Amino acid sequence: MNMQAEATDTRTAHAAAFADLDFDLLRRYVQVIRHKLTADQYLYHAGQPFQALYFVHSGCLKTVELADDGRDQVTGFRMRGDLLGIESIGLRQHACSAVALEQGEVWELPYPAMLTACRELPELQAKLTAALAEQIRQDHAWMLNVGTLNAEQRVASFLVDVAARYARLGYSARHFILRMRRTDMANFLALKHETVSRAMTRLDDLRLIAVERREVRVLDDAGLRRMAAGCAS
Amino acid sequence: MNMQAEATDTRTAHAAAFADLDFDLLRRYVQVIRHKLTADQYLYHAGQPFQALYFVHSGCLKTVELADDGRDQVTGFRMRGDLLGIESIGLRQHACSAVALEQGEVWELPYPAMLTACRELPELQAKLTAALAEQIRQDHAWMLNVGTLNAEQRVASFLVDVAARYARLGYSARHFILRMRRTDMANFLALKHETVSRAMTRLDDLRLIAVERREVRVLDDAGLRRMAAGCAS
DNA sequence: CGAACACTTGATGGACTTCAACCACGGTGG
DNA sequence: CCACCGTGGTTGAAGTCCATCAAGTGTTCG
Repeated sequence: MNMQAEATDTRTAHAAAFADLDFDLLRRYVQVIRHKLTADQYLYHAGQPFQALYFVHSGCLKTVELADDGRDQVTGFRMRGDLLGIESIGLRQHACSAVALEQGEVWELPYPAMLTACRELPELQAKLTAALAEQIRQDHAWMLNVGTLNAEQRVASFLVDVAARYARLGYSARHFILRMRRTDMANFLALKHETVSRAMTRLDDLRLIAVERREVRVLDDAGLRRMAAGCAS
Repeated sequence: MNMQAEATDTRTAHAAAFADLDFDLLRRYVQVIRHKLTADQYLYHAGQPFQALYFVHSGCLKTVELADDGRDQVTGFRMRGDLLGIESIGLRQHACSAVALEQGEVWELPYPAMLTACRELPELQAKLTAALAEQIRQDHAWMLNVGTLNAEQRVASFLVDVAARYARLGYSARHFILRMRRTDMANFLALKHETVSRAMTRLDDLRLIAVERREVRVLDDAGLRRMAAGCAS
């Protein structure tokens, strides 16, 4: 998938552009507030006043979109270097919820201060805009996957994506621990958890990965990628 | 530029915030170039250099995400007041393609000029940022729908959305002509065109709408909305 | 230790896809 | 003018994949 010089895999090039931000400089304009999170803790609820963005310093969170009739949809997972809350920019209240999957730490960036900082630091403005655009591309890649891939392929694609994100953070792309439950993966991939479970064991049977609950070992990276693309085999 | 108090229905509040832009003012900074489009004409192809955003002045276009293996996914439809190309901000090349569904006119806004204009006009910067965030919310709403609704409900939801967009443009929300083929609707909704066709006739049988090919009359707005939400009945 | 939760696996049914035929419309050219 | 063809849309029948229901295993934590 050339098409795009860098950003080859648009889903991995994601908002992590924010990771290399100069926080010392930023702190001159914005009072950065640290928050520790425990597993299952809400960072913010849909409907709460939108007042800040959040930079993930450690841990993993999920964002959940919910309808008034109770339907819910996991729209993404965020790790170190990712920005949270950007989807609510321009609103008075958060459009979705963010929940920690494990303990971790986020840095709160009050939005009004960010706005003024953006005027002083064109670089910051550019990064924020880039993060927003990147989020759109990530979502579109998701649409493509969910709209065109079957269950096994979606799960394979998800694993390839997770591996790439770990690699980007300096961890192993070959061996990692999933941070989310099967239910969360399933919801994100528009499947049921039983289907995800079966897909995982199938990928295991095919010797593409070795799974044991949340522990994943990538045995055949190329094969997994082939599966993640539309390849029938 | 209100910061939109409403946006209850995030899918309809969309990027049209750009519609009320002061183009006379903008023209001082940006050379706005008009382009006529005919049906099926590409405004830009994925992979082409990204150099401008486009404001839709008339007509309707679809944006299409494509994978190297040939899979493709319609990620949205754009009408008057909508902004095109924002998903490629931060890249050198367009991340997706944009195709006209009928004849129309778009206004090209060269991106470098837009960037400098944004420095001079904070209002413009705010609108661009808001448009990006709104696009994310639209995409997340789509994810929620595709992830949780069955075929009939998705089609109902789509029609409610289209009706709202027409209403916003001053047209009838009760009687309109769809601009896209069944295949495009189906692709967008992650279904097959036969399924969309069947869903449409089912909604017709239920007296929620009256369909004849692309012509749609909304007979029971409340019922259609109920169907579009997760209501079983 | 036991209860709650997460995950796996099996059996069944249903919703959507696939394949196929048919119809309606619009344009073209004989 | 109308036969002809291509495209888009509808409808039917059969097949497939995933959801659902259900049971059972493993793990974690009070």
